[in-house]
Amino acid sequence: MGEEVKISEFEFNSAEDEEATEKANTTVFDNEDDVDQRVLEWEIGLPDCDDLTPLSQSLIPPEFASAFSISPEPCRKALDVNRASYDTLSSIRSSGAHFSTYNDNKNNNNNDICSFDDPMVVEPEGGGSGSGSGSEPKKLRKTGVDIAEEADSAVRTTENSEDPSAMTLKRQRLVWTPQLHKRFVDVVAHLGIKNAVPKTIMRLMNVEGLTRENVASHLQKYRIYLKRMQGLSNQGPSASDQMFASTPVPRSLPESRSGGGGNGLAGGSRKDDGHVGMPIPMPSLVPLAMPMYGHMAMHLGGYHNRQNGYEANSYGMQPRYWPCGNKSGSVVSLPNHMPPNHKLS
DNA sequence: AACTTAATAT
DNA sequence: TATATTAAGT
Repeated sequence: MGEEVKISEFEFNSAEDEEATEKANTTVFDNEDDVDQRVLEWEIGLPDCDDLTPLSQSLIPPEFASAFSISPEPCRKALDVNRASYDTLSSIRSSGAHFSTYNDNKNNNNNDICSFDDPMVVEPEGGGSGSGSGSEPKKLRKTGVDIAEEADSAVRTTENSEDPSAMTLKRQRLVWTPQLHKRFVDVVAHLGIKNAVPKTIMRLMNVEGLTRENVASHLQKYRIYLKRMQGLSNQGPSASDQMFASTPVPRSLPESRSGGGGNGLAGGSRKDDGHVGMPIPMPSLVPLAMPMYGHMAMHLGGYHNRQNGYEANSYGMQPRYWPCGNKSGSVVSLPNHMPPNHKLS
């Protein structure tokens, strides 16, 4: 159906060919409109109703069902799906079990585009901070607009006064899974460190529900890590930063970022999003062809990779980095289905 | 308004 | 401990 939409347009070329890489870098992220345009094209390429198995249709052929003594599935409707998601959520919560859907088919390095899934979120612990069902307290004095808009636009997309799953995931603590972190690093690398600012990173990561604050916080830590690594140029990363250590580190650091506030890059030049001043030369930075994420939204329920209509979603890989091992607070995979960024502002 | 950093809170 | 939030500066 959408096969006319050429994926190659979105792709970054292999770092072997630096010219091509540079060209790609300059062409792919000309400006925000360009990104939006590509998202639009991506959306056009989404399967339409004809491509999707209707909820009313059983996934298991009747012969199979009877051969394996599988009781016939009841007819599902959208509401059932939502409720199932909600139930899953609840049971995970009450059991306190960790639940993760990693999909890292052992090729951790080959940055294949299929290996993303599931930004996870942790329920805030303790009853303290205005949790419960109606938690909307502090917000007021904040810049409010940004955060609320970003987070909410993702949620509200499917929320129509019902959809319990959307209600359940208010503001929860984001878990930076290796996959999510990798996407982060990829984006930072491609932006070049100069341009890698929270908002831009957030947009290019294209992860629904991810806020600028999420990114800023992570970026802050990431920079500290990079700085440390630069200082100790020779030795490997310490055991404490497994997460960061698991990803290639861009060589160049922001020039003379010697403390103090931001460099002058802040407000003024937000147009030149993706323009990387220098081509990214190091294969280690972006080892292979790196399709950027414009055509693939990651959202809180897993992300859809639309080549072949195959949705990558495998379960069972352990979180090996940043094991988020604390018992307090369950890790959940958010169940609601959201259309990929409809509105990239 | 967005960014950075440090400090602090959860 | 990892992440969020706040504060104060650019």
